[in-house]
Order: sequence, then C-alpha cells, then structure tokens
Amino acid sequence: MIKIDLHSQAPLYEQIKTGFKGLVRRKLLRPGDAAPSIRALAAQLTLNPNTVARAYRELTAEGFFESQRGEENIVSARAGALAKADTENLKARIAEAVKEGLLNGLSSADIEAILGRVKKEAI
Amino acid sequence: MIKIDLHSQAPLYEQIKTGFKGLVRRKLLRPGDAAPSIRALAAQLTLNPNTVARAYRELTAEGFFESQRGEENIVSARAGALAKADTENLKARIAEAVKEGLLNGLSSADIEAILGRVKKEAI
Amino acid sequence: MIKIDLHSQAPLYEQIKTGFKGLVRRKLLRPGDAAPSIRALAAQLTLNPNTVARAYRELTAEGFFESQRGEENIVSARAGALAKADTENLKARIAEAVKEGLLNGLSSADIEAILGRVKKEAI
Amino acid sequence: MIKIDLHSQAPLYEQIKTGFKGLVRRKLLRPGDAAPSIRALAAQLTLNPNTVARAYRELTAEGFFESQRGEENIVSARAGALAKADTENLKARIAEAVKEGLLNGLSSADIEAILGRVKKEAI
DNA sequence: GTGGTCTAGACCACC
DNA sequence: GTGGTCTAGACCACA
Repeated sequence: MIKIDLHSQAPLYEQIKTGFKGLVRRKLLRPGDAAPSIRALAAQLTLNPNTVARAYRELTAEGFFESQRGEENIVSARAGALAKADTENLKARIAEAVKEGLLNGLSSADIEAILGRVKKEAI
Repeated sequence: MIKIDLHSQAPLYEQIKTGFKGLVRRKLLRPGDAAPSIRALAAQLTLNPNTVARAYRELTAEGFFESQRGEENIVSARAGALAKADTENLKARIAEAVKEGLLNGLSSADIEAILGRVKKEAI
Repeated sequence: MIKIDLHSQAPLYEQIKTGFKGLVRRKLLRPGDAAPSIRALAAQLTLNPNTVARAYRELTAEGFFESQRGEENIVSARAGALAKADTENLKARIAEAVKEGLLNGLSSADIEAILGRVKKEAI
Repeated sequence: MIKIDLHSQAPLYEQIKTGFKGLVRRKLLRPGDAAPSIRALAAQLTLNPNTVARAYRELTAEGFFESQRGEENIVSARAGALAKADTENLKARIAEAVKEGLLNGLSSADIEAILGRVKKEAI
C-alpha cells in the first residue's frame, strides 16, 4: 500500500511515516486497524527491518500507533488528527521549493508547467 | 545580494550556489564581474567560511568561476549557460515535493492554493 | 486474589508468579491448595491464556506447583521456601530503582517522601 | 561523567538519556554547554556509536539538545525544565517497585533496610 | 571533524 | 509469531 522512492532525498523511514499518514488521510487505513508487521512490510518494500522499525517506533512515540507489549501496531484514535497535521509539512515543503524557485528566477508559468507534468505522471 | 535560509532543508553551500546562478539569471551579475571574497561573503551571511569555500570550489570546478585575475573569483563567460541549466535543478526539486504531496493525499486545489500564497509573499 | 498492573514495566507473567508467591507469603494460599485453572485465571484477569500458561509452566519448573491430582496445579510443600526466596527479587528491584534515583540526583528526602506516599496509598 | 550499568534492565540508550538529565539537574552541565561527540562518548563508555546516537537523537527530538546541521549538540535552554520533569519518571519507577514490594508482603522495615544499604553503597 | 542514514544480523522479551 | 535492543560497519552530508 505504501510507495517508497529510493532516489528521493527524503529518508526512507520518513517516507514510511508520511506513507502511513497518507493512508489515514485517504481513509485506506482507519483507527483500530493493524499495521503490517515490521518484518512483513520490510520484506514487501525490500528494506531492512530496522528501517521500518525506526518508522514504527517514531509513529508510536508520536501517538499514531498504539502498541502494547510486543503486540500488533494499531492505528490510534488520534491518528486522524496527526495525519492532518502532517499535511502542513507536505505543504510547507512544496512552498519552500516553490519559493526558492521564484526567488531564483523561475516564472509562474514555469511552475505551472511543472505542476501539469507531475499531475499527468501521477495518474 | 544572496539570501540564505538557515532553516531550509537545502544545504547552505547549495543555497549559495543557486544564489549565484540566480544573480546571473537575473542579470545582477555578469561575466567578467568579480564575486565577493570568501571571507567577505561569509562575514556578510554570518556563515562558516568553509561553507562558502565549498560553494566557490564547486562553482569553480563547474566552470562558473574563473580565478584568473589575482585571487579573485571571476564570473566566466559560460556562467550564463550554467545558470540556465541550473534551472532544471530548481524545477526538479519542486517536482519532487509536488509529487510527494500528490502521492500522499494532497489535492490539486491544495497545491494551487500554496502557489497563490507563495506568489503573494514573494512580491 | 492476584492483582495485575497492565501499565507496570514488569512482565505480566512475572507479576503472576510473584502474585502467587505473595499469596503464599501472606498465608492466603497454602501447600496442598489448588491454583485456579489457566483458563479461569486468564478469564478473571482478562489476560491471554498463553501468558498465564507461561507463569504456571515456570512455577511448575521451579517446583512451586505440582500437577499430581489430575490436571490441577497444586501448591507444593516447597512453595513456602520458594516464596521466601522470591523476596530477594522484590528487594533487588527496589534497590535498583533507588540506586538509579540516587545516581541521577534524587535526594534521600525525595526517596523518603515516595515511601511515605506509597505506604499511605497501600493501606 | 555518565555512568552506565550494563546489567541494569533499563536500555543503555535510556540510561544515557537519564544520565544527561541528571547532569543538568546536578548543574554539572548547563544550557549552552556542548555534549561530547557521539563517537567520543561511545568510545568512553565502550558502547556502539549507534546506541549513543539513538540517545542523542531522542534528546534532540525532545528539545533537550539543539543541534544545527551536523554541528555539536548543545544543551538547550529548555533542558532544565525537561530534566526536572524527568525526575518524576525516576520517582515513579521507585514508587512502582516499592508498591509491588508492599503488595507482595514486604514490610516497611525491609524497605528501610534496602534504602540504608543502597545509600551506603552509593557513597 | 561532526551527526544522519541504512544495512546486516544477533539476541531477547513478550504473547 | 510479534516488537525492542544492541552491535558492527559502510556511506553520506555538512561545517
């Protein structure tokens, strides 16, 4: 369900974290649902279990997951709010990149062109 | 002349490099002009001279600077072309951020809203 | 009869084990008495039967239980001695916590205060 | 400056974290001071650098350290408050151990005896 | 030099 | 089976 871009400059564990928050935002994962096991997700994404474990640990620390004594990781009731708050991070990152572009001579048209292209690819 | 954002996730030396390329794109710096000395720029931006030195070193390696006159760093004749090519980096960074947003549940409207906001701020 | 604290950092099966030993120390359970069945205790404490089973298995291995009469778990004649020896575990755990506190800046007065408070609560 | 007990049941990275908070509580480390580098502390404690790195990462996430772009880890202005709050954890752990002891048949005298012994050792 | 990320693999505790 | 901890060592980014 989660997609990882090995060539992105964002760390893999961060991509996993935003991936889960995205699943909640898109209602593909709901409070009470169980996340896949660390080993299972690591195998599916062909990542090292430690990398997935770090993402899960931080999600648990934030209150996104609730894990009791080595049981499954359950999406918490607060996950929705946390996922929503995370949206701001995504937006801020876009804003930062756009701002940098505008400051350095890119035109609005350039940026609109990028948007169009990415949207097509994303389909 | 160059603006640095200490809180950006872009490395400082990269910001310096794109800063110079932006100055050339905006014709505020032209081939034959001398860049400020490493120490002067570091002092002005309150950065570690090593950081500025790294940017200058890479700009020289790329052929953007020539150090012919004494020890000064002179903007080369090829700088214009290099600056133009650099635009692709800026575009790629925007594209990556937008792609990440779309993959994780942001809508096109969200992204348009960001654009509008940033444009206003940039005025 | 046994109290479990789900939020304690002590493992559940350990709490069950010390619980039984405490019952013997307080003479609420005597050699020859039968312990509740695994299923019954698990249901009463709302724990996973596997967790209770592990506690019973270890108690049996230690010689605290004997399963002679049918399938029942009978408190053995040696249980009293084992219960007494277990006291050392409790003491060691307290000692470790206190030591950690003293090493990290807690004063004797702080610790006395905790003692007073806990004693009151325990009444 | 920090002492680690390899045989404690507390994880090493947690001991490092409480160690730093203890140093702040005891005024041996003050806001603005730099913590030793990850590699240096790891070498001194003969631990793996990753273990120390984890402690530092979490301290930074909590706002106890402030680290800028791969520079030194500086004790933040908020560190005092965080260290104080941590005291409650230490106290809670002691309280928990004492409570467990009382519930399972330890007498007040037993516990006082432990205190006396640990205090002597701690000198 | 610094910290950050990732992989690999071992071992433990818990359910 | 699950997650948690730790070690080892490589590589990168930054100042």
